[in-house]
Amino acid sequence: MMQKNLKRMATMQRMQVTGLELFYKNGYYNTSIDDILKKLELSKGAFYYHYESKEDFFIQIIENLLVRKVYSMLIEPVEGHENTSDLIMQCYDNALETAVHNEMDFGFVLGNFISEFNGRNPKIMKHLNDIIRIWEVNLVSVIQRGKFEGHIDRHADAEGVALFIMSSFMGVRTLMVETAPSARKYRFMSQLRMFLKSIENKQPAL
Amino acid sequence: MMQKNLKRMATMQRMQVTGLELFYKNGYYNTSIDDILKKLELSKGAFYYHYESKEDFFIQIIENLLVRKVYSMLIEPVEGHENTSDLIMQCYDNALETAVHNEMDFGFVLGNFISEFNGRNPKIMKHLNDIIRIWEVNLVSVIQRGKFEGHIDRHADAEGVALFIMSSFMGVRTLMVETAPSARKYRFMSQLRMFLKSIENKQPAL
DNA sequence: ACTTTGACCGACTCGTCGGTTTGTAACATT
DNA sequence: AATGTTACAAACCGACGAGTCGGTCAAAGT
Repeated sequence: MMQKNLKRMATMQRMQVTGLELFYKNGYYNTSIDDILKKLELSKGAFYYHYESKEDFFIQIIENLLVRKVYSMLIEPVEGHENTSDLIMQCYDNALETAVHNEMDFGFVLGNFISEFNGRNPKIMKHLNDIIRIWEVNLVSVIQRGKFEGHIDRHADAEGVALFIMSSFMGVRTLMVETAPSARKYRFMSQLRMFLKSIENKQPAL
Repeated sequence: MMQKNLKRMATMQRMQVTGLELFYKNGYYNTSIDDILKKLELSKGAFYYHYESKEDFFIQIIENLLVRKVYSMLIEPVEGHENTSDLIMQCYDNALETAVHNEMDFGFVLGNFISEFNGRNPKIMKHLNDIIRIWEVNLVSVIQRGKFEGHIDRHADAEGVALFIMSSFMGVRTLMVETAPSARKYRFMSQLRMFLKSIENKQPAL
């Protein structure tokens, strides 16, 4: 019976991975269940055996894949105790590097889905907003810790800085999709470095 | 015959305005021609009398409405000869204010459409990228003029700064769609002000 | 040996959407 | 008055997509 469950989970996982790939590439509404099933050489029956609906399927993708990826790419990497700006820089440098190679970086995936579902599917929007909130809360607390530990200027507005970082990151991804992604990444990172420098503590703790 | 032409253009204009409104709200692929025609109490025949296809229709919307709005909201407002940072701040403050009221601000519209068409419709992507390029070129030249006129630090990287401004603006819109738009606008503008301050000329011209 | 169940197949329904075709009232032209 | 043209309306077509449903079949349970 464990065997059974394993097979079930393996199939569901395959569906979700391929589903996210295609939803990301073509958008949710512009990707049919059949597209996904064709790639996996599975049938409609298989799909509706495991999932209630396309929406249910997508929500499970969010919970199983999106949330975890955001954790591993945007949250955990900034949680060390080194210099806060450095950690943030490294994290987003990394995230944008996958973007340059046209892979899925999940900050961008999030942004795409938000603009696709905004005003159209409140249920899914709720799940997406949850992820954004987690990301934001984490960034804010990292910045506040940076203040405590003396890397960041005590007068910096943690919420504002977090919002600005998230915004610029999500936006630059949109601008990287067609034009000189690598050059834009470099330019962007320079400016981000300058911005972070401007909120660093000028009188470092002893 | 001038009368005729006027009627023709009036109908086409009505279609485009309503079309953009719905395309923005629901996305291009998720808005049917019939949705638009229903709102205008027109029929399919009317639509295909004036336009070759849905794609042709959308491209005309880009050329007639989007381009002009981007000019009037994001380009012309920063072209004065006052302090460059101030002009930029005022311009984006204004653009975000319409966003707070859930109206269309066209930087965001652009970003939405780019993520919807990216990788799916190269023809439309070309038109959208043209607008982005115009916006970018203009911002760069404004910043360079700011250097000439002594408002901006001569060492600032105009392309980088422009990219950073565009990115953060497009990104913050995504983050404003559901959560506390007005508070986020305020926070964002504070950070943008700080960023622009950090590239202002510290030894102003005499 | 048998029954049950988990995993899956594939044909079908029903609605939607882009696009076509045919018709027609109003107006302009000759 | 007869004819053509403009600007639509209405019915229709073919495709595609979500979801359903009866059936299959191997493995597990008994």
